[in-house]
Amino acid sequence: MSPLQIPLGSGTVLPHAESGDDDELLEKSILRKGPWTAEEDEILADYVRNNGTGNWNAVSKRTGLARCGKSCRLRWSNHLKPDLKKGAFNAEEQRKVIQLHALMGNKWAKMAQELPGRTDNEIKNFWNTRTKKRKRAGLPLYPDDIKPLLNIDKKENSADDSTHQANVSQNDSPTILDSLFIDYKLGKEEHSSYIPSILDITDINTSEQQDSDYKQLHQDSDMLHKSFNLPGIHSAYPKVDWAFSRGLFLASELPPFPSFDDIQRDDSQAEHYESIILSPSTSGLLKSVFYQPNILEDSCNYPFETQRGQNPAMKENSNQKELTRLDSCWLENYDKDQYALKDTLFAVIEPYVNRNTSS
DNA sequence: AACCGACTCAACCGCGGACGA
DNA sequence: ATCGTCCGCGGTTGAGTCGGT
Repeated sequence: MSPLQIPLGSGTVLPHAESGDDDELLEKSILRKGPWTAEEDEILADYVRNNGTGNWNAVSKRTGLARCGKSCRLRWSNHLKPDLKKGAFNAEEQRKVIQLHALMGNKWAKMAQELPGRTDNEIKNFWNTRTKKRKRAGLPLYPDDIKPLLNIDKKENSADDSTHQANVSQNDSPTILDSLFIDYKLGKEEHSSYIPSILDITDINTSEQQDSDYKQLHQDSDMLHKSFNLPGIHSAYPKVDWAFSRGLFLASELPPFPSFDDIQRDDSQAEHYESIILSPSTSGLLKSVFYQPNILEDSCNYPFETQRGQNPAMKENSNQKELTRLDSCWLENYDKDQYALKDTLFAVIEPYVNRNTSS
């Protein structure tokens, strides 16, 4: 333990340890640590009311509050900021956290953006507590209907594997779906929302390249969020996110995608698929995928027939009612749809890709 | 009442990115 | 290009509380 590391207690004071830019300040500044008092809260709140947030290191200089900038920022953002919710997470919030964790891993700050009034710290504490409990009880981290989006097929949803979700995105080799999206080439003339950076991504051989591609995709998806006014939740997964945006766009232009009755699939999943498979966004996405000649060369030779022997891609929008129903269904299953999208694409694309590559 | 372990949650720490000099 | 500072993030700690014995 260094001479500066004094065991902490309520109101412990320590020499200024962070800025080091002001000797005078350092000489006379003795910074408190530990729990905040009501008086300190009032000083900080008053400061923010008058000066706004930011420049936290100035707080102690301007107010005489014996707290470092970091401590002030934390106290403000976790306790004093208006509109913060207090108390236990309700059922809806709990479920949201679980869903978000399945999507993002330990991205507490990002998760907090999706849960108004909740802080990253609260969410982190909730998740860690929950994880402990479920481990102890021998329960899986995620309920059956929530799958971690990344590594669906590779890692088990096991109770003793609490950390892998946060670390998988950088290390895993690309899946067929990843490759599909990375190689996804849109026709410039036909698609007004053509995105050059996606079009140009073809090399996924190095993780460094892939990281850089992801960064670019992320930027693209941010742009699309603005264009399509989609919720920020998608930002965690740029490819799916982008696909959704794209799908939503195309869904307004194209007839609904056919039912997947005749797609090879696990029967136990049938109900799950049935409820989401024809949602407009997925529909549009799949349509856009299937009609890309660069991916599937014989786009005219439509690969699937429906149970009724029709090709609904050729139907007019006569089933507008059904589309509307599916729209509401999709909204209800909004989050589930995101996980299902990847499953769906695997289910649809893989047999077809296999068929083409083996012939 | 006293003890003790489990639990919660506020707060701290170290690190890395952004930015300006 | 380098350095220093600020800020935000995720991981960790530990004081206080609760519940069981």
